[in-house]
Amino acid sequence: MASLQTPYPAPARVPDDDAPRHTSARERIAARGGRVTRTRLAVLEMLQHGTHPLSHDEIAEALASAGIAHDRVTLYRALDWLVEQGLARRIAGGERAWRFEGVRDAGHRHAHFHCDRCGQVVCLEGLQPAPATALPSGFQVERADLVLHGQCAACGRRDEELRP
Amino acid sequence: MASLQTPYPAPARVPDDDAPRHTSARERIAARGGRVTRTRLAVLEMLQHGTHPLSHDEIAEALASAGIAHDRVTLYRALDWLVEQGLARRIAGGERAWRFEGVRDAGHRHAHFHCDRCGQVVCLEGLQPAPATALPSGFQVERADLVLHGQCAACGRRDEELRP
DNA sequence: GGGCTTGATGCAACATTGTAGCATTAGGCT
DNA sequence: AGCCTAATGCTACAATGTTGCATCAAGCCC
Ligand SMILES: [Mn+2]
Ligand SMILES: [Mn+2]
Ligand SMILES: [Zn+2]
Ligand SMILES: [Zn+2]
Repeated sequence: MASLQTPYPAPARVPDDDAPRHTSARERIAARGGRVTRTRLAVLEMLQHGTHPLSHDEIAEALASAGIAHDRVTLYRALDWLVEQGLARRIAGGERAWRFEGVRDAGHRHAHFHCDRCGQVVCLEGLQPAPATALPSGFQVERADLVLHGQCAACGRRDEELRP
Repeated sequence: MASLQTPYPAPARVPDDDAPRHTSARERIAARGGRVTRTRLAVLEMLQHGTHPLSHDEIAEALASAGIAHDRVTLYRALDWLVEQGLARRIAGGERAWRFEGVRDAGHRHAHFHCDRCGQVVCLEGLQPAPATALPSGFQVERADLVLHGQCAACGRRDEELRP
């Protein structure tokens, strides 16, 4: 499956009230009235420290590598719960599988880039999804999902190396 | 399954060179060197006349209603072929299933609105997906998919009727 | 620390969406 | 009308996610 590296470094982030740097995954889970289980804990820590959205499959693989026993269904349910609680966000990359990223600032939204070559999804922190202008009357917009598709920098470099 | 009505009328469209109004589905298929089969023909006609993107399932249902015998797999392949040929476009509505719409103008792109209540996807002809500004170097953007999520006008009205 | 309660897990079975292989059919051409 | 082969129909399979239910263990009270 896909590796867990990100092809470009994420920019520095400003800590916010919702999730100050020193609030541990354990505390954030407990604060929502959820039980701190090994799967939830490991997944939330992974998402908090991750720089790009991860698929269920990638997370499962990482858990396995870390020697954390887990069940497919439990992982689905843990991810659902994290999203419900606002601790994670679900991203549709244009494939059939969802991807998940940790939520630092509940108010902060950003666009994503999906590489159609390698399947990586990277966060475009600087790019806000367009606001809901010129919408037919009666429509209420909850959120905007903007996904750019194309070729990532890593795939571009790989191309150049192959034909110099 | 979902009905085939659209909750708001599509604006008038200007015919273009790629697909002048008088070019029949039959002619467009043949022009690409494809064989004109009943499934391709019916699907392309449906997409050309439709005002919002349809899922495989909705198309299958419409074919069945029209008494056009078809196979699940054949329909998948017909849709793939139409997309390859530039006659249809695939839209990720944020669910697991793709949706398809006819392509009138190959150059024209627009955003979509996905109603999280009823699942309908409607075209926002006036809203262009944001261009690729402020992208990390080395990234090449092919296209932008912008999907607004929220509640459509029909669902809003239904709400008001229930609690007046 | 020991027991209770119930939220969370693990497992099996199922649903949906889409693909692959391959024999058969039928579209278009002569 | 007959031929060639693109397209179909069928079966089997893969990937992703969901549901039901018995069992386990996290957190709480003592
Ligand atoms: Mn992101
Ligand atoms: Mn559209
Ligand atoms: Zn790439
Ligand atoms: Zn709706």
